[in-house]
Amino acid sequence: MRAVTLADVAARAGVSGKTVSRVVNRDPNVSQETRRRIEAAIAETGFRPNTAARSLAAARSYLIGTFSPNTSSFYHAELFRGIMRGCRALGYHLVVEEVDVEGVSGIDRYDQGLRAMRCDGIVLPPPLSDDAALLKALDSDGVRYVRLAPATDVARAASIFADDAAGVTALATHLWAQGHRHFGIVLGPMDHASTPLRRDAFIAAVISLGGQTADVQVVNEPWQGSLMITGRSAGATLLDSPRPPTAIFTFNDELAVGVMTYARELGLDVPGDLAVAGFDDSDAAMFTWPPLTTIRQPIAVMGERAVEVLAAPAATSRIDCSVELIVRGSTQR
Amino acid sequence: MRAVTLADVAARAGVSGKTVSRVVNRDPNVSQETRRRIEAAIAETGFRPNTAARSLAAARSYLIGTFSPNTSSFYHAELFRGIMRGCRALGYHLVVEEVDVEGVSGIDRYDQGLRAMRCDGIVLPPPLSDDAALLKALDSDGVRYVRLAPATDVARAASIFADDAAGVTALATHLWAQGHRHFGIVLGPMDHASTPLRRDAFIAAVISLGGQTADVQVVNEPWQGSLMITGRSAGATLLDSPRPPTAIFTFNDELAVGVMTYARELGLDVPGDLAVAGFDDSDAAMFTWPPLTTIRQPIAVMGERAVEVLAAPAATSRIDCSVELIVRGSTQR
DNA sequence: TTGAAAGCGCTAACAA
DNA sequence: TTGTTAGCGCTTTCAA
Repeated sequence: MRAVTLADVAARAGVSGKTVSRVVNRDPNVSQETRRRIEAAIAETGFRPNTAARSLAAARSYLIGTFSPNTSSFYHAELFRGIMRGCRALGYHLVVEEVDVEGVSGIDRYDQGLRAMRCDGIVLPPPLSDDAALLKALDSDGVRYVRLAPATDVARAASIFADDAAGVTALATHLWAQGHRHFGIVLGPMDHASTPLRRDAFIAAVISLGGQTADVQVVNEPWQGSLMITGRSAGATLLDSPRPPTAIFTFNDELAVGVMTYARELGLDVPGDLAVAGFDDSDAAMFTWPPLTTIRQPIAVMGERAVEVLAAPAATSRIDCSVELIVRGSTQR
Repeated sequence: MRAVTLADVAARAGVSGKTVSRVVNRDPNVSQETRRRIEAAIAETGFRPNTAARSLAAARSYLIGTFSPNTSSFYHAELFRGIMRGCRALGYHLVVEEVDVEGVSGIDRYDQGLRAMRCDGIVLPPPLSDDAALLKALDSDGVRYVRLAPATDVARAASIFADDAAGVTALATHLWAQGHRHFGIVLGPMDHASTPLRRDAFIAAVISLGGQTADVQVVNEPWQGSLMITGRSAGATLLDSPRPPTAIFTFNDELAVGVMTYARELGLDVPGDLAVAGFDDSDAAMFTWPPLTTIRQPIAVMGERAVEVLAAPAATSRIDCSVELIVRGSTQR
């Protein structure tokens, strides 16, 4: 059986194809009566517009593209959910391309994958939001894109930020109030803009509280295959050092879980001997023991906003979202 | 600047458009020399075939569709990765639609979302692989699909299975050998085919080892918002019961993490007082304390196979994958 | 408010 | 091995 086309509907409703097209595309210039007849014909025939034909004629794909890392992370999963919601709300479909976390090949994956789909917009999660080669390719293709938490050349295109510094400052203040004077920081990927940003905000806060740069030990642990494993290894680096910190702040919750695992292996009591805090408020944070102090950012909402920015005809340049310190047992003694 | 079209390439290479099309589509019936000239012209012009035009003319979308649950789960995340890999390897692009775990609305989301994209194939993860309304819609649209771990009407279309029963039997045997005689099972979603399958396999194994049905307490905990929270609650149901089990087997690792959390709250020693085992071998399994005994299934590989099945011209009816029992500290005393 | 005509850029089917 | 001719099903543009 042949698929129902727009022409079939037109014939049935006794109007031109163009008028049917107007109804389908919500063009206001159609009379009540005509619209009613056409809608009836659409319902009776079960007509579904052919997306490929629409794309070809209108030169738009109705597609939003994004990249997904090849490794589990609450942040990316949650962001992805927000993007899906945004697409659904705005009538787009979402195409995804996998990228490797190490040796990220954003540009290759775009070139050989997403590019062919001619997406109407692309959402760039970190660290891809700072991938110069990729940005250049997108610009040269004239593709619209939104960047999440970029660090470089921030005015280049629309971006979405969380106020990391505010959250980190609140955390440092809380830890200081708990009596901690010697801190450890477990960094995230260095190509992720939030990594130096959170580090610097933490150190600045410690200094403004009366401490010194030397009171903060920073660890940049190489990737070990999973966030928790990497975190465990970073915990070892800090806790086996000559002068171990009494409070450790990690780039995300998964790393914190790893740190807590190592602390347990050493027989340390959290929070008695060691305070641990993460970032993101993933559901894992509620299931460490004790529950993890963390900084919550509205990740899914940021994903939705990203799609809204792409859908909006006028270019929005920058959206800022606020974060919140969630204090739990892992830092409260 | 106008985009480069196939006709431009044809003009430049001094051949017909159809011949360029042949080169692009890897048709073998093109002479070495002609192919070389055309490839050169493609490279020089930077020609990119227009996917919408190809789709329209060839009546295929080059798209694989799938559904993603609105909740974190290692299984789904890993499966998704496998599907992405499969798509990339076979020249497809992946379109995703979000579905709610509770009040699953697979058919609505298909009808209002994916359907319009006319995917060349659809991968149905559980529990959607048993969604009768969705299957019917797909059949009536004539869309090819693969089902993962379906339970009902298994011969209806291509399916991919893991040998759950073998893994569960190995686990029951291991627990029995450790001296356990009284077991708890935390079920997964009841619309997920593997749920009754694993339960029944476990009970059958216990009976064949010399136990009885009454030795296995089964808990079907309602969804509490996250797998770990649900698991904690299920753990409470089992461990606060009049005759608590000494070994608990959960539908997946996240639920096991929840059970272990509750056991810790009770002051129980794992594995001394209580053995806990999960399913999937997620990376969380390595980061519970003690590390979690679990059953590994090749999830990502199953996702890749799913795409291969869709891409294959001849219909494959059934693929079986084997599972493996991974014994760790949570069940070894 | 509605319609007619001309493509959008590619591929299928056929012919040479 | 290569070329020609029709479309694929929709939207755009322009006219009525």
